[in-house]
Amino acid sequence: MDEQLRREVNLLHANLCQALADPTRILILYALAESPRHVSGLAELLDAPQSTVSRHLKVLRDRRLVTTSRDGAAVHYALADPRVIDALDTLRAVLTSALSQQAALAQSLS
Amino acid sequence: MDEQLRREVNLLHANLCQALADPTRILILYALAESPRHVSGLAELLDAPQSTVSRHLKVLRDRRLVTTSRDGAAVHYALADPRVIDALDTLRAVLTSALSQQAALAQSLS
DNA sequence: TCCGGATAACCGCTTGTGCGAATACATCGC
DNA sequence: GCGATGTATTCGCACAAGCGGTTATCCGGA
Repeated sequence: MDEQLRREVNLLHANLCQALADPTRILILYALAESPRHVSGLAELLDAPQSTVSRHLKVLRDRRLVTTSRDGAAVHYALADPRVIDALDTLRAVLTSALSQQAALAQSLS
Repeated sequence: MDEQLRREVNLLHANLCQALADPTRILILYALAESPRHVSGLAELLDAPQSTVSRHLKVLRDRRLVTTSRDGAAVHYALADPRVIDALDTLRAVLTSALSQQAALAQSLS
């Protein structure tokens, strides 16, 4: 198979898809898309310890999906690229189609 | 946090994002987007045993990302929803931006 | 019956996660 | 400048889940 595409997909996966491979991180991205927040705010929002949130943020940070800026003692997190949300919304649309299709199928069988 | 969004994201993750959490499956999706194929064709393309390919295909099939149809003794696999590729391409665009940004940063530091 | 494909069980391995504890970092009062 | 405090990151550990590969089995259509 095409080595070029292979490398590119590996890059894509390693850099982005893996970051989306955890529901908590997707929630963080949506939360940040709504409005930038501090770590403590996210922790409260997600009802998780700071250490857990911080580690998820590190994953997103390393892949440059979020940007950071100091705000006094706190750290401000914001979405780096809104297109990530676009992509997720596209996937949600796909999911909606698949589910309704599935529902129609189930109905036709009942 | 909003229980509604929480459930929806969990659904999104469980149904789609998890399917994209493996580079082999992404390659399969791109391969099918290019042209529908048989299992044996995919196995050859990916240079992997049939059982491995079949297992990946099961994941994609269960999540309705691919469709199947019999073609004589063989089974024809096709991409169920081209929007998945759209979403992946969007992510590739995000990745490209992030990488060029990173390169520019590295250059400014050297 | 033969072939393409699906499924299952098993193994070894890697990776990711959550959590708590410990550590850095910045600010404030003195 | 120096601790004290609130905030964030990192570390260590135990645990679960996923993947690859092999093997074997079952199923469907030619």
